[in-house]
Amino acid sequence: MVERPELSKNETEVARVLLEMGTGTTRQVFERMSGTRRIDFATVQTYLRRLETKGYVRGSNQGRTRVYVPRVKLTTVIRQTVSDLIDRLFDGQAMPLVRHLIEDKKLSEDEIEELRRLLK
Amino acid sequence: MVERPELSKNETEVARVLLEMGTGTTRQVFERMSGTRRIDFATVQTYLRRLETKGYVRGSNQGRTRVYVPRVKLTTVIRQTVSDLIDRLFDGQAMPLVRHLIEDKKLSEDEIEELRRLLK
DNA sequence: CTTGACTGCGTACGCATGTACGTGTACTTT
DNA sequence: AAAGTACACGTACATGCGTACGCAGTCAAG
Repeated sequence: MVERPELSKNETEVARVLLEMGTGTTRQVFERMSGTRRIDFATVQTYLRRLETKGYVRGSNQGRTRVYVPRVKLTTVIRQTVSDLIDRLFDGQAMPLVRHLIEDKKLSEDEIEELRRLLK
Repeated sequence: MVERPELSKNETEVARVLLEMGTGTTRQVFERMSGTRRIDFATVQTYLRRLETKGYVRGSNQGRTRVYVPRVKLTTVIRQTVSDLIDRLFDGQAMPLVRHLIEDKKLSEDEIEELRRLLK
């Protein structure tokens, strides 16, 4: 498992978007993101390039269009990000975070129900 | 509720430590932190100064010692940090994170039990 | 008083990050 | 063919961040 530089918050977000798509062009990632946040096309380009430099994705040119494919699993990125947060905020214990989520970010009744089921 | 600049990861950690203590001198925060991580006293000083600049703590001089007291609640810091992560990684949905935590970071049997109780 | 330990505060400094412009080139529409 | 449109890629640049040095002052120990 190669050592990869950490991702910044924005980079993480771009990575997530791409990894969810499985594969995508700069524009596709941009489109997907600009639905939610305000962000410039060129900025997305830069993030994708940086993700490539950091070894998280691989870019290639299909014709004159740049296409990016993941080199890591989304789960991995999530696990790393979440672990980091848990270390800094909860002394490495996952449980306090779960508790926080349940108590603070109120889940819907349905979700609570789903959770109960999950726990069996 | 005043607008405060975001905290970096390290700043967040220092903030958490201080907020848990309720109040503390530079040295106290340093001691507490150097138990876990390797960090320089001067570096902690800088973080506390930055936390003050950003409005998260208030510093005053008791004699020649600088004492810091919180200006925000720990819960607030946690909520903000966690929200940010949820936005970037889970489209703002708390549930997927909870699921991740349960499936990936295996909680102990006791904790699962506690969770079940929590959900009633 | 002198020496050493500790600290506040200013300052530094290189790399990361957020954000984007400009140029050259290829594709599309007149 | 000419003009407009889109994109890759190089480049930029201010600010943030991690990390710490050094000076000047203070307190404790001798």
